[in-house]
Amino acid sequence: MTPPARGDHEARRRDVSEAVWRVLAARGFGGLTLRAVAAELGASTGLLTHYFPNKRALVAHALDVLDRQTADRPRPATAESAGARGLPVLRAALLDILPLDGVGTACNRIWVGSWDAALTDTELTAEHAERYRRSRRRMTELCAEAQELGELPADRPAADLAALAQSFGLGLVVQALFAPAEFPPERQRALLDDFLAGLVAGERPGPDRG
Amino acid sequence: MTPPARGDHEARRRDVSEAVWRVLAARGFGGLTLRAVAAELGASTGLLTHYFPNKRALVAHALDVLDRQTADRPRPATAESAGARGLPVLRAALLDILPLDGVGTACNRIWVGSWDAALTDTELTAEHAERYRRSRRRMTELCAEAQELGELPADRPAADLAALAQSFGLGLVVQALFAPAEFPPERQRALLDDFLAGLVAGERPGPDRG
DNA sequence: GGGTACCTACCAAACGTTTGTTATGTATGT
DNA sequence: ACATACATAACAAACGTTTGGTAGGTACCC
Repeated sequence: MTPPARGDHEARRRDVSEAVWRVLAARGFGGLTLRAVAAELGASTGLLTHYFPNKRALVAHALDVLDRQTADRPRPATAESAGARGLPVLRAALLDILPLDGVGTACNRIWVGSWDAALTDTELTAEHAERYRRSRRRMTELCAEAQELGELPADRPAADLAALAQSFGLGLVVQALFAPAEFPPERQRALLDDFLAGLVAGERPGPDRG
Repeated sequence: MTPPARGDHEARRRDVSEAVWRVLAARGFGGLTLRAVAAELGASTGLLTHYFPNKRALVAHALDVLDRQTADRPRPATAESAGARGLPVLRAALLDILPLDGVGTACNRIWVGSWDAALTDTELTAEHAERYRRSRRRMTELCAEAQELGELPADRPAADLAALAQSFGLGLVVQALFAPAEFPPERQRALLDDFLAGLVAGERPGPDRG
């Protein structure tokens, strides 16, 4: 029982957050209790309150770390397209979102599960909105790049193309979580390519009056 | 305080469900308690237990009624396209999903909020999966119809087009809920039309290696 | 070097509240 | 009289949080 070397306060907080993720992935936000987290960690609830002032802070930190880690982790699809520009990078970014393996499924399950609380709690709403706004901004850059390269039609704002892409990605995540058998990884990839083909080909028709 | 005429047992259960919806829309599933529902109804928890054996049944019934009502209600966009076939009907079906007004926003907030519990609870998972499967099947019919009419390319299975459409719809709902200012009704409609333009134009390129 | 003081890191237990559920009582229509 | 339709009140369980205490490390003084 070596006490985890003095001074690694932040590391211990990450340990706690990982326990939170495990509980979250297994039982959802409705089943997230301090006792469950403590048990998952093999510790007491006193430990949790030692590192976090209250439950809200505990959850907020866990989500924050998960978000940051998801953004920073070596993403296979993105890595594969390293150095590339435009459309392939957009494709890679979307691929890295989808629940194509166990880890991706668990993460997405947590995020989808967080939406209930996030739509209720004002602070969480702001944090989530900011997260998706940031993601959309990044995709907007990629779309603009693809437009410059002539890979995407330039008759629509890049921001709209990004909103289309993120909508598609989020929605596919939800459907895949609920019906994994109908949305195996190959099909998710195929659907993504179908969607991108539409983006590429989709010239907007002129305005027509009913 | 006239007691609500004898014999309308089912009507009273719907009253209860409406109170559940109101609490759900305001406080989410995390804030759904029997006491909150009773207060919203101006009654006691005893009333709730008189009509429902337990909380699970209460929630399940509320979601069930909401689902059925959503499917049966006079949907403005669908009504407008009455008698039409193919693409316009698909467009109408998607329009009727989006949070374009207060009611649509409240309903969608409830559904999105239900996903946490639905991904945890086995029975709820099955019910939700079935709901989205049914919706996809309906959209598949519409896509097939549009294909026959030559409005959509026939080189992809209608089921895939339907999965694309539903993904886009669900994802746009989520984004609009979190950032209503960035996704006002006009933009949601515009994005939907952009998406549909892509579906129409998107011919699949031949398979390519490496 | 030994004593004292003080810190961090935790555990175990308890606190008061809120939860879903159950039991009991009461009015009312038939 | 009898079932229905509730209110009221109590229930045990579970919740987030607080408290009191211990073990061990560090720092300083003598």
